[in-house]
Amino acid sequence: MENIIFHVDVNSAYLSWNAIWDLQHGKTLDLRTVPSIVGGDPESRHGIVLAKSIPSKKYGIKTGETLFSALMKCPELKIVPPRYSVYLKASDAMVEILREYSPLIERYSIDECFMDMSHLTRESAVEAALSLKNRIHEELGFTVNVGISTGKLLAKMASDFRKPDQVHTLYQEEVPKKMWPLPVQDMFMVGSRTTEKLKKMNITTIGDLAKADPRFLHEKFKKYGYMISCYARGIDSSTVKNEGTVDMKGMGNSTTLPFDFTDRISCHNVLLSIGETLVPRLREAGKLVKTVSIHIRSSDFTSFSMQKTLPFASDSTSLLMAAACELFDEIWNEEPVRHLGISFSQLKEKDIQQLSFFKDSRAEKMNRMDQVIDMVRKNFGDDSLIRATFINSPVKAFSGGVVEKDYIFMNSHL
DNA sequence: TCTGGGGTCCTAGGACCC
DNA sequence: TCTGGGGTCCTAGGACCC
Repeated sequence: MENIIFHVDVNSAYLSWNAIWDLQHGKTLDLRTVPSIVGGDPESRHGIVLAKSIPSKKYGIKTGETLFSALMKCPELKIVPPRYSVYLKASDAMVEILREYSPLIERYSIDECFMDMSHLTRESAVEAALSLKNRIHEELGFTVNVGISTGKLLAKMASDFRKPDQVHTLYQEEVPKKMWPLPVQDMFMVGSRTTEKLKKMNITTIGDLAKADPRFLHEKFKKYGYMISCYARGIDSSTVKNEGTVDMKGMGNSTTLPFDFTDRISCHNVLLSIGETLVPRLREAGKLVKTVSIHIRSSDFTSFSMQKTLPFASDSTSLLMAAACELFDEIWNEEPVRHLGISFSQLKEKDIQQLSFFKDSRAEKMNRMDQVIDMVRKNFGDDSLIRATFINSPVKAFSGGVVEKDYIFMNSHL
């Protein structure tokens, strides 16, 4: 029996979810029917297009471009801010429906899932896909594309065909006809850099890539070259991984500053504010960190990073933030700073830590303090307890991560 | 291309060990 | 002081994804 895999992809996810939320809260305009985008706040230099409606595609608006540029293309463009907590709820509601069709579901991102549907035949698979697509539309109000194949890669490529609200198949024997004529940049894992390099080798379609000598591609792109060669021929052996079986390799937060910072202390404060959202996330996940790294982007857009491996794994806010600030002092070249980030890697499980760590009474006290702070903030809100350094400071006490508190009210079925 | 934020994996070079 | 090879870990940067 062959495997049957679905890839479910929400059409213009952020935009559709914003549109539904608006409709449920008394607005009469459906954002999906007009040129509209979900975008950041240009005032704080977060102004790029995160998602676009189908009508806005006609103006050539692309995800990732600046709001300024998008407005040049379409002056009447409607711009709405992201509502991350709404997206999380919408995503959960969709997965609940998907679970009625299969116990084996992999959430690939907030708006994409793989489903193992191997209990079905090819014919009944299409029926099931139509059924779940229509149920999501009727019960939740947004549309999805469903891609069907015998593996994840081809299912994902299939869901990317004509949109919205479609079911497509892409079985191995359909690859030459349905996938090979597409431009090579439509291939999963072929981004802009690789597209440019491939163009110089006269490879412009996925078919060209499939027909190129895998040894040649390996020579040029190493392991990655061999991988995209396989992908172009429809070869991929990955399996659907159930939730909870994938462990987190690292976590990080970063933020673009509202203006370029030129002094050390303000940068340290930004790092602290990032830590105030990042380290509690780490503790929530029950992990300890071995390696701390920081990332700096200068006003001229060049970036630097530096990492350091601690002598022991930790989840203490003050200890990890001290490490981040030290790294900053070591790497910063006095250039104006546009963007700052911290990330943690080499995560360890908390329950297998060295018990001797707690024999250090200072460490134990700091650990207890972190726990109390987490608890107070959880019960009384993040702003109930902030670092003294942020009082009367232009730097926000918390940076990065998903800001949920503005959107705690969600009624109806989403 | 005046370009957000959260992730993953790969590579190449160096340190250090046997 | 120079010469090897293999293994592991660390580090900085770069590619890709959503």
